[in-house]
Amino acid sequence: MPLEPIKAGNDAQPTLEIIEPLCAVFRRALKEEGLKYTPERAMILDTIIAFDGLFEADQLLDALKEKGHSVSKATVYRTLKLLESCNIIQQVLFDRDQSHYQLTVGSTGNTLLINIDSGEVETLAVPELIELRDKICAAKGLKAQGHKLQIFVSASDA
Amino acid sequence: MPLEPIKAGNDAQPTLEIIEPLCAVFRRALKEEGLKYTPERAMILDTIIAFDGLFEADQLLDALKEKGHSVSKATVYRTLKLLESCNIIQQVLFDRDQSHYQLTVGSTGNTLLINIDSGEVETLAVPELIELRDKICAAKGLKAQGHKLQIFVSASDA
DNA sequence: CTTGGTGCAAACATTTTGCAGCACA
DNA sequence: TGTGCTGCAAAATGTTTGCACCAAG
Repeated sequence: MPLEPIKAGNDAQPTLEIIEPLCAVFRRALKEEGLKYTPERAMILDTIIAFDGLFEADQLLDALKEKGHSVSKATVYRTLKLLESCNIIQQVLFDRDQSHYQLTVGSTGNTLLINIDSGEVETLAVPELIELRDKICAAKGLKAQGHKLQIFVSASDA
Repeated sequence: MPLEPIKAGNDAQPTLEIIEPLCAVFRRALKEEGLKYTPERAMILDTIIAFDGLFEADQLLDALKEKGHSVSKATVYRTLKLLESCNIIQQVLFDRDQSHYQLTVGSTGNTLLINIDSGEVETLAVPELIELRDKICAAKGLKAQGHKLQIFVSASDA
């Protein structure tokens, strides 16, 4: 059930100013499907926005617990799927054991620099990659709908 | 326990001619670690080579079963880890439910075209991507150790 | 012979689902 | 006030592990 997609701006840093619009997008998407905007869903989205980057379901659960609004695992997973289906977040896989997610809008891009020493992950936007991607697809008579690039890095002197 | 890495040629298609060298690489890597080259391990590697591309643990199990040499799930998973640790195969993640793997040597590249309609996956090599990747890393004072690109595509007329 | 390997089944971790009661629209 | 939502606990899925027996070197 793909809900209402939203245009993905990819230069803006996630800031408080996007909380309101994103909430609104979510409410609208829910309403259009006859679904309800519950406090749990609102809290989950707020918490995700506050992450300002990549997160795991587990971290989200912990963060909610710390805030005093503990939400059940089931609801968190259900809401993640919902947010994904309306393109507010997207799943990112680079680790078999855990699904990672990031905000679609306000995320800095779909290229990940994964430091294989420290485990740190940085997201960034690479406009050239979109050109390259589209060129590859065009050459095959296909149309690119999205992409994910993961670069595994280590300190330069390693 | 990273075993003996092998140089990754990436233009060659996997063909029968690489079976012998790869087996040899595997045997040598095992011997260096004091591990044994068992019939199960040999069959698993042969079956992987015959796949000529991407595969899942499940497919591998089925293929082995069909061949009449049924190998246990446990052994398959253990061998996959072993093959990964000596760089004969590498894990590819683009689906939460299942780990995919591909041959390192003889695989056509680490760019995946994933058809979101049919589920078909094609691997290819994109040399420009390596330049781009290295440029990005250099700009940040990091060193790229590897990368994975997934492009989600659909038919051009969609 | 000695050490590591295999198969089985049980254990695991993450995610999903069924259900009874609760709450938004 | 009715449908959808929540939490719980149980199920499901893919992968890992413990163990007793087996086999490569």
